[in-house]
Amino acid sequence: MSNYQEILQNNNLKATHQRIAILEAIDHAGHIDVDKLFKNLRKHFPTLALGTMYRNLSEMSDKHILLEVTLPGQKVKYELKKEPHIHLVCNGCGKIEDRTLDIEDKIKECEEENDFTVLDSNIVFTGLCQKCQDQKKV
Amino acid sequence: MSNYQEILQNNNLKATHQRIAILEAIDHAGHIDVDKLFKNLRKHFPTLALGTMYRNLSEMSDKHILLEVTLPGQKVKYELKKEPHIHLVCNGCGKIEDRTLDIEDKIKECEEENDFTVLDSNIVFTGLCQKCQDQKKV
DNA sequence: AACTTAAATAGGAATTATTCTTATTTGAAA
DNA sequence: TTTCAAATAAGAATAATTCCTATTTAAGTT
Repeated sequence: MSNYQEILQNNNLKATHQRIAILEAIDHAGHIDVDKLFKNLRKHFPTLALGTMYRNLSEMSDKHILLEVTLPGQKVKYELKKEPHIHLVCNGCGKIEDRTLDIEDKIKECEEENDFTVLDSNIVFTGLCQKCQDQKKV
Repeated sequence: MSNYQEILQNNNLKATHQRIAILEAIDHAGHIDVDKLFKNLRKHFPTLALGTMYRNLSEMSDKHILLEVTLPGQKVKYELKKEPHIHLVCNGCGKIEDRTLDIEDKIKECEEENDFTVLDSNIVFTGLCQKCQDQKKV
């Protein structure tokens, strides 16, 4: 039983070929938007309907199998929900990378100062990755 | 000379009635999406075209007069660019609040660990505001 | 205060994105 | 294998966004 099949069934979703293919493609891409995902999948799955994509992306996001990554001025991207992490987005090459950063202390601080219970966090740092820093120096 | 007029002219944009009205409405609302903004503005500005809205929101975001606030599963919202701040989003009432949180140390940590130059940060904490915490207790 | 003109707008068409509908297919439980 | 609720494909319908162009306007100049 594939990992994806298990994930789906644990969430009361039938493990259809379409869903598994979507999860595989997202996992492989890391972060990918609806269009690119659809084009990729269509190559090996010519009957896949766009409606099926939208429906499943939405359902699987609702069930927290997927995570929507929203960045200003960009299309929504999807990633597999894994360990909590932040996103580093390079202004140069556009790459999105997952990184861990311990922010428990900041969350606590924020909760105390604002009388707010933090249940989830979403952190994006934009800037320049190593490669793009180096290119600027040349 | 109104503040908005000045902001626009500093960015080489003509201070049109439309733009000033858009800025006023966003400032008043705090965070607002295209639809709500358009409906609000139309009341007092019946000829305003939707295309004008989109064009200006996009231009003013490009010029960093506005900031796009993107949250998963929600329409893009716009806010006036002011001091850096994080967003607290309540799962109960949906309200978005601006708060300051010093994360310089975390940014430095992240830069060193990942050889990444951070130029901007975007932090959203979702959870429960005071009101909605209290309601859950009752 | 009128003149000039590049920039901006209104209005609507065109395009793109997303959701909805329904007949057919399929995963998986019995 | 049979059964059937759930899911899909295909395409229509709707919603969101961009594009086009004739007209208007902000603001600099006389």
